[in-house]
Amino acid sequence: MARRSCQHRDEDWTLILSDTSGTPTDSTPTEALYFQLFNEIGIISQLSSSAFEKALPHGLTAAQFGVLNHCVRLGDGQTPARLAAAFQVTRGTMTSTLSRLESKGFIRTEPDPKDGRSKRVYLTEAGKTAREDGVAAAAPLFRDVTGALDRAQAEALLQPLQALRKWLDENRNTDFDGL
Amino acid sequence: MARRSCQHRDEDWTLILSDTSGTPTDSTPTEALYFQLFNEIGIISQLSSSAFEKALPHGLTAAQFGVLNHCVRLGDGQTPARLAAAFQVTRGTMTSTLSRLESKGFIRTEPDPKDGRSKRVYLTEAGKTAREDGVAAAAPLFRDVTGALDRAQAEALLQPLQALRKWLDENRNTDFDGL
DNA sequence: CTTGACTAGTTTGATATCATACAATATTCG
DNA sequence: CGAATATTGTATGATATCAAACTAGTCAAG
Repeated sequence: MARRSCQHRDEDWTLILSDTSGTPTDSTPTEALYFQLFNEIGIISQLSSSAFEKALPHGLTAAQFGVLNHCVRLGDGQTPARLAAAFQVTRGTMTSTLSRLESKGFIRTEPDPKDGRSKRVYLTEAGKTAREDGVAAAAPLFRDVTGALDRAQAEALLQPLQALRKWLDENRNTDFDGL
Repeated sequence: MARRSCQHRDEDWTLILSDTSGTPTDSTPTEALYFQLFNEIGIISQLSSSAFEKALPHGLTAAQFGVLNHCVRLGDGQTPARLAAAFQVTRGTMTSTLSRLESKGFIRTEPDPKDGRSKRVYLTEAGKTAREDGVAAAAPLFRDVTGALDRAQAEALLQPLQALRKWLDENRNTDFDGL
């Protein structure tokens, strides 16, 4: 009973497996629990990134801002492959995001002098400014969230979520190369 | 991010705001904490739905499976608008997902006799079977996750995440809350 | 009844994302 | 050296998703 926004939320996952077999076993409620957990996570992801993108200036998407921010924080001159690995998206996805950032004049690329296959990605001045603007626009959102979850609760959540993320990351079908 | 999901992972959010102001205040680390929290959530959402879709048969996507599952659990004959609300996607998104399900022969639609604007969505036999197959294919994934997070940990995570989701859901149309 | 406002569903145009396939360059090894 | 293999970036075709514009049906006031 909610309204719009993003993906598939809906408490349904809760019971996805609850009605599969006539004979409830030990594993059935466990599966339902994890379905529900991943469903909540999916909903939160959708709602938060949706709100984030609405706040971002210059028509920046979360993916685009992420790249700008990464370049500011960890430095210019990385290759698309490295960026794709950092964000854990395919290289094709990164190609697309970088091309949009380049269209907007927020990055520029140069061929890698040491490797004929590679490029290097550099921020432009406009890109640095856009990133600053994005940070300023997003900050209030995160401050408000404190109303839903205080610092202590957020910190308590972080540890197990990181463990879960790490596990998922290591156990995925090594489709694209790590790093 | 989801993807499927979609998003940007990378521990960057951790420090997104850490280097914004020259004078660190109390709020700065708090913002960074929440950035990191939402980042982890985004990553998990992406990785889990990606793994889920890889396991699903019949070329079903998570969105498509969700609709089939919803119809099995909560009953046939709902309108697209109701489904869109249940999954919290736009009606346009639901139109798209339903049309694909209809192409695959998993649902059929009929005009609503009481309201000339509406349709009713019904599962076909093939749709019911596909949903069963999907449940069977997905179940092992969720059992495996136990290795990363045991039942007790998952349950402990669920409560605060539900609270966070609820807060985000309630505060999303207010103009400056978003997150 | 006619008008105005609201709802249902669709369409279009953008993005992100994935999988797959491909060309060009690098690397490894027999 | 030269062939097999690996990696880089790109292109293509699907899907999901949103926002916004649009058509059509419903409903409440006058």
